[in-house]
Amino acid sequence: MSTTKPVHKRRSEKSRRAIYDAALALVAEVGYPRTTVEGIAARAGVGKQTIYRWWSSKADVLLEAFLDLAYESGQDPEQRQEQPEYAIPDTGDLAADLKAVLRATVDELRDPRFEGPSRALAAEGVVDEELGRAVVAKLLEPSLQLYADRLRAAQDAGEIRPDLDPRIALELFVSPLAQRWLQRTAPFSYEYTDTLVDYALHGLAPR
Amino acid sequence: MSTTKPVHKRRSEKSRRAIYDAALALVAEVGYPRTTVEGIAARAGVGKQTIYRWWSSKADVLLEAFLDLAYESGQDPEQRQEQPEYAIPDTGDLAADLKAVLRATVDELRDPRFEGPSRALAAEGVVDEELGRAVVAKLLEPSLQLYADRLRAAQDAGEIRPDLDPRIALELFVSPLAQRWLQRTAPFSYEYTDTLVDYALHGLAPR
DNA sequence: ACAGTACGAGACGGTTCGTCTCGATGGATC
DNA sequence: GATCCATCGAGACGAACCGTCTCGTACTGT
Repeated sequence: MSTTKPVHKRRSEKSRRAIYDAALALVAEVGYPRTTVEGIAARAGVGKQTIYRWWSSKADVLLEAFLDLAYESGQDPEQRQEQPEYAIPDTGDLAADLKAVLRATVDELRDPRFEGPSRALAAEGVVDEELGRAVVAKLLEPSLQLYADRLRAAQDAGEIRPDLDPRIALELFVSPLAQRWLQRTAPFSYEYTDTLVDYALHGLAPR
Repeated sequence: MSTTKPVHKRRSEKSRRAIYDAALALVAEVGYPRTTVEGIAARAGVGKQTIYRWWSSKADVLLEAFLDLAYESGQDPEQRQEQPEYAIPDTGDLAADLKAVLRATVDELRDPRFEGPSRALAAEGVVDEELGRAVVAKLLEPSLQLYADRLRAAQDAGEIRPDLDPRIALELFVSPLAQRWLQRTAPFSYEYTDTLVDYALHGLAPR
């Protein structure tokens, strides 16, 4: 956990939580574009200055609120990273393990509590480079590392080719799923993720 | 071309062009979030009502302006689709053809004239489903179909497995590139796109 | 020549922005 | 327990944009 709370001792924990709750609720109810700082403040029963004092933008508030939500839900990627029980399972069958995790990801991305904020943060990150790097580093990167770890183990077990770069290899199935979700290029389903794993593992060329 | 111009005969072509130019220039200069309808109107020397009369939103204006830019540049995906000379080349060497096209895509995504508007439209589409579907249908889809066509030809030539769905197979190399660009998860380069093609064609598993 | 519509310009009320200023509150220190 | 002082809730403030509306003008097709 290291040092996560030495900030300011006079800071009101109650207000912080109320702001997180209000931000997430508003994004879920009226969508990100119609969520305003004023609205968050009013709903949280807080002065606007209290928000501007601790966060730099609407997106910044939402990023922290979402990280908090993920942490509370025990779904925080960073938590997974630090607590080995959240690593991708290794049953010895790489294909089955990947399919299971990707199916779980499909479920998670469909969870209405996560969908709104996730889309908002991803969208803002596409245009705002600084926020984008923060979103990738804090939300995406830890999860990606779990895939890299699992692929590394698969290399040791001879399940995939030893000369591959795991950080690139994982993109063959993670990125298509991400794009279908972000851009809605096509529906994503269990069947789809299973197919992706098969295609990625065995390649497009005849063998 | 079919019916693309019967709209309203009294519509001012000069204003339409001025609005496109102003929108693209402002997005390039101050970024999408700080680009306003008022700003576009002022820069184009046009009344606000003229914009609201023909378009429903800032994003809508930018989408049409960008499509126009792409068309003018002879880079319009729809144009490629209709004019066979823009199809993905088929030299009989699938890997080489894909690598060449992906390298060209890297160049295109780095073109400063395209980067700002592309990011803005992609970002808006992530959050606004209606616009997202329009962006995918008008900008992305035509290009994707070219990949599908090339993969279909590769199947006929025995270069890739006949049981694959080309629409899914193409995602193995297109989506990773898209994600690196959209989310900046890692730098994208010629070396990277070449690697993607190799990984996708030959798969991750040993053979 | 005429009629009608889109045009440029900008006024309008409404919303949200980010800053600033109140007096109140409530931990930290002695 | 008294004192201190940063943070607190509240909201006033001017600025920026929103989307609508209303002018008088200019163009376009008949």
